[in-house]
Amino acid sequence: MSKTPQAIRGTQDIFGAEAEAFAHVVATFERIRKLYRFRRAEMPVFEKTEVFSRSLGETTDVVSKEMYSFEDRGGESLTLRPEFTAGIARAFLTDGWQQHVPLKLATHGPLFRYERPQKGRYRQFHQIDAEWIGSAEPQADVELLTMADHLLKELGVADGVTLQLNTLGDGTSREAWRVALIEHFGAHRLELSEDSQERLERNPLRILDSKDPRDQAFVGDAPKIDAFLSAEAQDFFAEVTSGLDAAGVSWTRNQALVRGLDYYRHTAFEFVTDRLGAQGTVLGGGRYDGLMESLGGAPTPAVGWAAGIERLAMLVEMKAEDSADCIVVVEDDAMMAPAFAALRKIRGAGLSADLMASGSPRKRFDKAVKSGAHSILALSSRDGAPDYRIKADPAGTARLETALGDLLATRSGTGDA
RNA sequence: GCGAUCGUAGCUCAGUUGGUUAGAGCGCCGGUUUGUGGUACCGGAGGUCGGGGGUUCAAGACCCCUCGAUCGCCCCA
Repeated sequence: MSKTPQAIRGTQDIFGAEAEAFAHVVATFERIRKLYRFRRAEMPVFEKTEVFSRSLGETTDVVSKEMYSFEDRGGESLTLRPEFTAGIARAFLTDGWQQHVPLKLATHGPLFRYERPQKGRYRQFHQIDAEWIGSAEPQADVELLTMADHLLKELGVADGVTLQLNTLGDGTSREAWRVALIEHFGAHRLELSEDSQERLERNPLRILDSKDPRDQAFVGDAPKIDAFLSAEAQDFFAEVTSGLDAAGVSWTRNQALVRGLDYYRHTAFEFVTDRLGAQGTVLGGGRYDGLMESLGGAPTPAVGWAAGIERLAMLVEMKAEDSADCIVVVEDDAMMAPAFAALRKIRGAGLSADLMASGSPRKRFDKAVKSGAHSILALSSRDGAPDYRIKADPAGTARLETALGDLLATRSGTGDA
């Protein structure tokens, strides 16, 4: 006997009530996405590595140390998708989806990131995703955020979740702000945390949401993006916020909210909860007007968001799996054939049904009762003649008898559920 | 990549300062009781104590390494 191989670190096998919660999140997303007229898309789970390295930015953590990359047999570097947006952008460019612009897309599936697993964070994880490509208007941002808000409310997880909103301005606003931040924090370089001294080089915006008290001393009087916004960028953000107010979506401004990936411009947002430990972000996204160009396409404005299915599933009220509408108990193995016939009829009538026909015949009925089945059909023999009994409430008994028709004629008793 | 805690039957766990054949509950299998039924009782299967090395007369307990889990940091959904 050889040893059983272990599952890969950071992967999960989802089962039972957890799997039901997972499926519930996906089903709810599918329903809402149709309400908002987003079209389904499916992309490959792996792409040429450059799809991600060019669009996310070489210096981002995702690209520099978290990608699952490998060479295929032809020696080409491929990568398991760490996010959806880059792959969607590639498909948009290579498949001629420009003709559908403005294009509203929805997808969901597995993503891969080589990270240390912890609560609500896995190496293979799953997201739902919505993108609106080819619309430069703030109405796209408003609609997308309204849909996200709607989804969270439908899932019943909106309590304790707040929408934090910020703008990063257009390209020139963002760059001017970035320079000012480097200047501001650079003046205190040695007083910053080691992490932030590093951030100063790689991603100075990130210092703003540092948790280190040494950094927070300088965050308060750091330059604000508002001071660098062009008139157009200010107008854009104002239209987004007034649109949200009109749609009844509540939000709070968070000037320290930035995005980790290079392609974001203008609107940035996160729906945040305090119920998931260190993994507070439940849904996040923003506008990425610069992305298509980085992949060699024509400038194409776009907005999108993604949400972790595992994180949402953890917030959803755990629902137990449904118990069977009916369990058919075979108390005498001679009754196996009629049991199969009865099951087919019961299921044909739209009732979920299970068969209980193994183990000690005397204990089968008890096991059916214990399972919480709504009704039980017991098949046995009495003095050599077939016999059946139903245990259910009157309505359940009637439903069962209708389903069975004249299949079973001889019965000796009923009982209340 | 860094830190902390943890890893004993299918599941939840107990196992005293290292000391005989490693336990319980639940679940599973079989039987008895009950007999129209979610009861009670009896019995059974199932563990290389995550893996490897070391200390010791003796290790599930102590030390080292390794794998994994959990919770943080970094980063992110």
